[in-house]
Amino acid sequence: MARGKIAIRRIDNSASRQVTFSKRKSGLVKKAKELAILCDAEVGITIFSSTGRLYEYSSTRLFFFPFKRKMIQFYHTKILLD
Amino acid sequence: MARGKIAIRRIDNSASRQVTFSKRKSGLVKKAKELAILCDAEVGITIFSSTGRLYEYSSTRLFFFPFKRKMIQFYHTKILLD
DNA sequence: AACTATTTATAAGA
DNA sequence: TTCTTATAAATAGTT
Repeated sequence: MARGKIAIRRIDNSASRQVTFSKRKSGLVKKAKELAILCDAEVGITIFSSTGRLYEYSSTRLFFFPFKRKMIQFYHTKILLD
Repeated sequence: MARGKIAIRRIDNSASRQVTFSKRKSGLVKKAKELAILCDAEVGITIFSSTGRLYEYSSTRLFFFPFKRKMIQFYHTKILLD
């Protein structure tokens, strides 16, 4: 986007990848909030970082709550199967 | 964004709301794909439109599959409780 | 479905 | 990590 165009592929440098993750995660959630308000929709976002940490956003607080435990289980099961 | 700034609040006009929903949903999913690739993360998005239609995106095909039925049930249960 | 004038997001740098 | 800013990208209104 700025100060130069980047290719959309995995960022090799770990520190850069972490910074970009933080910035773009914020941007994604902001867009989700706007979509929910503007269009009267319910929007949920679930992110597993490359370190396995779970981040969630939901335009309603309850949206993912009932599924969170199972999602985490599923994520780890899939990792084991990879 | 363009041709004028908008306030982030519900778009009253139904046709405009639908057009904006379509455009911004595409934009959100594009951003999610980029985040997943750039940062080696897993990203899932779940959207219920104002008409109750479910849209999903996941950077892995399996991500939401096990939860989809329950999410839909939960959504409708919540509507009934509103 | 396109176009394009603007706003917004963000890559790199500090 | 937080701020800046030049530039790429998204998009509101229009056609």
